[in-house]
Amino acid sequence: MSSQLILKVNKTLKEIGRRHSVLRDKILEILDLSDEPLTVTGLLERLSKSQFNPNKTTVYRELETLVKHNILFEVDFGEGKKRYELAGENRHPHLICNACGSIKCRRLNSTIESWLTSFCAQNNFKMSDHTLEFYGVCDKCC
Amino acid sequence: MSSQLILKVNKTLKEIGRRHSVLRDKILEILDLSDEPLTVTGLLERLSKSQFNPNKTTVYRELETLVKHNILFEVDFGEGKKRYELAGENRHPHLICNACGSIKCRRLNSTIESWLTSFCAQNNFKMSDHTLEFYGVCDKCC
DNA sequence: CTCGGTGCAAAGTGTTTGCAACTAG
DNA sequence: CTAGTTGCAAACACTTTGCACCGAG
Repeated sequence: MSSQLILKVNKTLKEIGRRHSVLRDKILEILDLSDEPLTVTGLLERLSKSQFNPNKTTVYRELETLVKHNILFEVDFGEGKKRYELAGENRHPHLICNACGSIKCRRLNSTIESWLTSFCAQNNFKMSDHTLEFYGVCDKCC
Repeated sequence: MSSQLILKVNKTLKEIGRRHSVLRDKILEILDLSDEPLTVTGLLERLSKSQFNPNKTTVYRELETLVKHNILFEVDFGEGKKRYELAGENRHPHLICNACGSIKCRRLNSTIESWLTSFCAQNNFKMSDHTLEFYGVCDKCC
């Protein structure tokens, strides 16, 4: 995350009465540098490499706050644990490799996005969120 | 599930060396009658109403077997627990209501199905499975 | 000072494992 | 008999809660 984006997030948080926290900055920075959504364990490992050793509970609470204010997305690939990634404008699909475990983020094009919207409209369903995930074998794993 | 379908599943299981089990029949029957994927807890409650009181572990193991042999699909709506439903030919999306908690199963049309396939192909990704879930407010909840 | 941030221990919830007894085929 | 089925207790993994202390603003 550019420091610019960190500033923006901190401004948002300040408006809702949150104080500045170095740990939060670091969490956001790590998630920004990561090319895939991280689990709490993965996040703790990376924090540790940066000489941050926060309590697990603290991290859970920080993530909860960030998700609640739409700064992070919580994603779930059926692994029995949650993953977290920076929230862009919209949800995006992931390509999850069953061989090497890699997770690649992809963008939805407007065609499919409008299809998803109209699909819900046809069902009289007011969609507020959706998930679309692909499981298989990535290009590198042949 | 029609008794016909139960027979078909039992035939499949017999071929791979599984014995007949009344509990398994009942699990399949309950999942067939349910209009939404069930959690282990939900399944146990319904079994109990039918005078079946199996150990939780037994149910977990039975579900594991049925999923492994593609008789059931495991679905995950990010609730922190798995749900199970009878496997049709293909995966299908669900409409999950945040207000009343209802879950409705929907079919994918061939247009979107082929889009999903070509999307993966474009990314050199050999898709073997996918999930597509919608969260929002259902028609009954306005 | 006040209230949010943090740590620690314990509890909660869903799931899996180890082991022994049971039983369908 | 043999190997799949079942039960029970315990272990596991992930997450949440309660309580006390710290510290930014």
